[in-house]
Amino acid sequence: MRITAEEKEATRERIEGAALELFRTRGFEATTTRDIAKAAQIATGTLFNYFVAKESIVAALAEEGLAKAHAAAEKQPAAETLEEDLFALVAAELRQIRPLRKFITPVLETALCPLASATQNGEATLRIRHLESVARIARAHGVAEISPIALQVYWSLYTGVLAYWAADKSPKQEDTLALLDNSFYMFSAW
Amino acid sequence: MRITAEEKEATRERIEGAALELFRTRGFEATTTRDIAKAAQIATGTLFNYFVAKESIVAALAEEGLAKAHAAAEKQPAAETLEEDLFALVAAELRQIRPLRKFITPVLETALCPLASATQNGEATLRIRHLESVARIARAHGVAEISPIALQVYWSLYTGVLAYWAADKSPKQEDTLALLDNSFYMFSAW
DNA sequence: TCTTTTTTCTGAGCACGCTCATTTAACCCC
DNA sequence: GGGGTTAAATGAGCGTGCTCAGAAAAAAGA
Repeated sequence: MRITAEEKEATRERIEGAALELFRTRGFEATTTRDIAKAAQIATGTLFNYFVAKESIVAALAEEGLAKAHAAAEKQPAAETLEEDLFALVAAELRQIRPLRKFITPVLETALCPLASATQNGEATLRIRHLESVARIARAHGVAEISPIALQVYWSLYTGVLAYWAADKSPKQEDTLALLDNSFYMFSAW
Repeated sequence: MRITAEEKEATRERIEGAALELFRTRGFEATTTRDIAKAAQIATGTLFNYFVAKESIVAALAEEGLAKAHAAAEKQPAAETLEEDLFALVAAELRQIRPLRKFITPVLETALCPLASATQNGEATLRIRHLESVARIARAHGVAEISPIALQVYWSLYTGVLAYWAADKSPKQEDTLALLDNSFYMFSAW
């Protein structure tokens, strides 16, 4: 049973689409992997040929959104200050992954928080990708390199913003933007 | 079947003791609730009369250690600067919960990170307790009140430190202390 | 002492995420 | 076309955290 790359990609997208729809309507916990598989017209086992775990589906959706935000940020000309560009980067990220807000917590827990320092199991892509964008922006502002410890402090602030955002109850999550603003202002002033 | 408060407390402690031992030797994931129940000489169902979830056992252990640290900090005379006292508080916390370091991640995920803002389900005790201690220390340094947003920024830094600590590979977690130092220095300078 | 009430304990059982032996089917070679 | 090889799909089944109807036992009432 040899299957073309296009067919595999199509299946993958069917899974992601079905999962997104179910997560949105029923929530992450209430959606079973059996539900997703049925909606994507595959067997339960097949689902795990495409994604190693239920959370990985959300992670994949997030990664796609974040990649868009990073690409957009790369094309943008540099602003006046470093923190302005960092703010714009994260704001763009949040805009892109907005549909996932309600059920992104499991991803935050596994992919972002615990990888405090190292690459762990190779699933640190979200962290690495983001920090690459940050480093690029910093270079554009004449900052050659950020010390590991400063990066770690940045990471605390960034994950704090994401965690807050995921639970933000203000109408258009404007509280998150205020937190983001304060966090990055403090960071750049340092 | 009415049971004295002492007996219930004894059972609770037997569970906590058994769980701590098993988590330490086998790890959190590899220890089943059946294992814990058996080691504590109760039925599986009874375990959940005492703790609503497996993670809650770790949370209870952590809460006890943190309470000790807070009590100790309260007795301590105020140091020169605010950040010194905050540093001392968190350092004392980490010392107290050190035995839990290897398997505390599930608690960080549920009890600390997601409760970005509000009380959620009443399980925000860890957050509230810590911030109470912080507020007390701040008052001792003449800071009457910390704005909600500053508190949230503080919380980002604090949880960042804990997450880093849980995965810190440096011999005596001295990297965590460096991160803590930098985080709080930046925060107070702000 | 014997019911009745109340509280706690119990473990079979459920639903879930995930696995893995088996089946299915595309491709290759003759 | 037919046999062989290999990649992918399948779904019964496993182990887990947790539940809940019923049993057990202590206290209260008579």
